Amino acid sequence: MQTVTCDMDRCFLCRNCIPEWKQLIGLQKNTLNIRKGRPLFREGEKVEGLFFLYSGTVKVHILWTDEKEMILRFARPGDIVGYRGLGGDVYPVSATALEDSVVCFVSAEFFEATLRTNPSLTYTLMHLYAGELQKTERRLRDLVHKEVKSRVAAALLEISDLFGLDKDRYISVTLTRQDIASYAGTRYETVFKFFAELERGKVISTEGKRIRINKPERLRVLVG
Amino acid sequence: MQTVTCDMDRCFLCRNCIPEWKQLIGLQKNTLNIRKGRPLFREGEKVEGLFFLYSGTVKVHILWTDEKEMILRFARPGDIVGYRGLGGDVYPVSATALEDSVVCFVSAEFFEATLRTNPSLTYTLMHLYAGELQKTERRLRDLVHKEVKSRVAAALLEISDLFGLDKDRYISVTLTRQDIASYAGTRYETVFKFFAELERGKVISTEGKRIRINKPERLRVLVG
DNA sequence: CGAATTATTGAGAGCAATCAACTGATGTGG
DNA sequence: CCACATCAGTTGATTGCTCTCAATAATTCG
Repeated sequence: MQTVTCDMDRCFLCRNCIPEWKQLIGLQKNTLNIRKGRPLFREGEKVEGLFFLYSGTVKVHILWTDEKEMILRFARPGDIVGYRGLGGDVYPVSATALEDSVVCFVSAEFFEATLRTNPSLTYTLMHLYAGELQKTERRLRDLVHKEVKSRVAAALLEISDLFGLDKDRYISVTLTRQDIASYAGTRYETVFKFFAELERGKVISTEGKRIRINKPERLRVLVG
Repeated sequence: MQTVTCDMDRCFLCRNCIPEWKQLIGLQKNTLNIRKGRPLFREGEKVEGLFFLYSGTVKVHILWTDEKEMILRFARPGDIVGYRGLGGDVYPVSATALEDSVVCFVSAEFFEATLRTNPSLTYTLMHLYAGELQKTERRLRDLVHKEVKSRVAAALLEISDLFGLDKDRYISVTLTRQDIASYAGTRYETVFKFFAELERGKVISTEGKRIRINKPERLRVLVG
């Protein structure tokens, strides 16, 4: 099974990229600009295809009612969004741009056809699903056993791992407290109060790391 | 991509079975008898391979501490257990027999080799992961938004869908209240009290179905 | 038959959601 | 330029759900 490393800084399919595949994506030229706050697709809509994120940030979320949602994951440049829809007729989740984003759209038919002729891609995608499944199962456990503060703290650390820190050690992404709450499985006010505690200097230790908040919307993570 | 329907009542890989694959499994002849309560593998152990369940019931669970666990899913005859370990070095979850079970063990190396020569199998397995991911994401959402009673009720209905009902309309599996609690993400006592409510005739409506409990350990589900 | 384990039930504590009030910022019309 | 309205952000008080703990009852097992 061929697996070729490539020279891209970040490439699709978890850095296990396949040259032909990248080329095919390139040929598509279905580049779309998605405005901040706009959906890529919504839960229940007919599956059209997948989106390869070139720039921006996207949240994948699942609805409960209006006003109530759960964020399942965040996607950053190099990630694929919409693959959960494969094999089904409607998307089981929604995806919304958190910042102005550029994506490459690939139709489901084209993607399926590529899978058929490229077993290596199928294999890579299988591992992508397997990895997501493991992460989701761990979150399931944490949701049951950890209390809210720990979950918010863990969410912040996960987010800092995902997006990285800028030169001032701030998390390189702008999220609302509501987004963080939806990701940690809690309420806006609870996140707010926890942040206030952190600002007051009450340092919480989580997995050997310490978190401190500096400004609203900009989070600094200090590794202690 | 070949997908052949087969004459087995229930076959592996979600009924999308592949004849050569079944034959290979058959050639393995690594049939093992697992006693009730015994583990097939434990979280953190080195990945040896997968288990194809011929008979019995198995729970896949993830540990928090001793005494505290979360049941991720139940496996019945025809299901595969241990595939979460693929691609990693240690199992991210544990699997334990809930009844005396018969399994066919397939080593990871053998399985990986089969994947390489059988793209159709890889494709099927990919969909298996995708389906599990969707289910797990829904559970994640329910855990956040539904309250305990609803979760227990939903768990019972899921279990009845999975194992089916016998001629007396009892769920065709024996689970302890602790197992149901671990699956619904709650405590033994909470499940106990909810069951007591149901027995007292307080009928709870969930998704158009009604649940009534008759005897400890034996659950009757009445579709209303 | 007695001990040990498991089931049952009630009372209480604690945590987080909910609700509502307050604050300050921004905008709008006079 | 000010008075007022509006809205998001902030905070405290309250409620209610679920876990926890403990005490008693029942059952199993040697």
